Amino acid sequence: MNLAPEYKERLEEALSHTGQRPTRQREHVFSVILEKRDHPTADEIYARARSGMPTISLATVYNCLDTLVESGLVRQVNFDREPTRYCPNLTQHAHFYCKESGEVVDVDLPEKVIAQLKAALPKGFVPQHINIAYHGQCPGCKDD
Amino acid sequence: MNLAPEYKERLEEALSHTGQRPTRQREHVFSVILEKRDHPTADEIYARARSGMPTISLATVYNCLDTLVESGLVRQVNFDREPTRYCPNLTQHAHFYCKESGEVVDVDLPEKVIAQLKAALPKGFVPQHINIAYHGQCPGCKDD
DNA sequence: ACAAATAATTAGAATAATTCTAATTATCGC
DNA sequence: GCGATAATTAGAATTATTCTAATTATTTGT
Repeated sequence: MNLAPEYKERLEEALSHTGQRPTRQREHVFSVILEKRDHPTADEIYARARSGMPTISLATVYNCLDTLVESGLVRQVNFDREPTRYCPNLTQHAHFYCKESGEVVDVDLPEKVIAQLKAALPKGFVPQHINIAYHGQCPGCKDD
Repeated sequence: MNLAPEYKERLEEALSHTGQRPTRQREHVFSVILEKRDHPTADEIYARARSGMPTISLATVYNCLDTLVESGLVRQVNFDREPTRYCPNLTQHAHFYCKESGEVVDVDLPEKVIAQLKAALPKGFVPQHINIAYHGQCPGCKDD
């Protein structure tokens, strides 16, 4: 699995900001996340990463994921008491989690809604990020 | 610690719906959560519960919490990679999590915003619950 | 290009939150 | 009060994640 030059450049750019090195492992983990945008867990990313790089360790996958999150290339997504998932979609968006199939779907939010969410905060609270997670049934599971 | 009759009734009512029994432990854990509405973790609830009921076990605290959540008397609140917290505020509301002080504050949301969040979903998605978590700085930490 | 300095990776141990297990105890319906 | 069923308990087990110390890779200055 190879990282498209466009993303490779973005990765190197982002890492250089914090004095971090672009390594084969970081590139590879980034490419795995970009390849199939299905919100995998660290374990799933580890499994996929190993097919292209059999010697990569789980600790490194965690390290790379932390680095990618810190440098703003990847977002963490959490659902109640479940392992953390990772998402390369950087636009402000929400997630729908289907309790039956376990599927996770990106939900785009109108700017207006985000503005109103920020406006709902009492004075003095400064939000850096808003996490929005819908829990329910997706179209495929609705009629069971 | 004693549960106000009003809440005791609500608990018994809610449990009876699913054929579950009102026990001393369930009452006690519920009262602990109602007493100080600061979004405690299971461990914190365990510590507080033991002061009034020294023999209660951590497993029971977890069991009671699960029961209370299932019967709709308490909500689970989760922040990235942090232990689950519990909240007796049943109105649809959001949470603000301060990264510096660790404080968690309830944020009331206008009906309109919630309606718009539901409207933002693609066709066929049925939400049972929407989890909204702000991450940032609270007024006390803003100027550090 | 080479050596020294620094950062990243690795395997495996450690930790923290939560869940499970099997035995005991409490509660409910009669 | 008695039997049936559900809940509690202590401790072991599990799961996701983080830590540790040794090895390896990358960068920087020459």
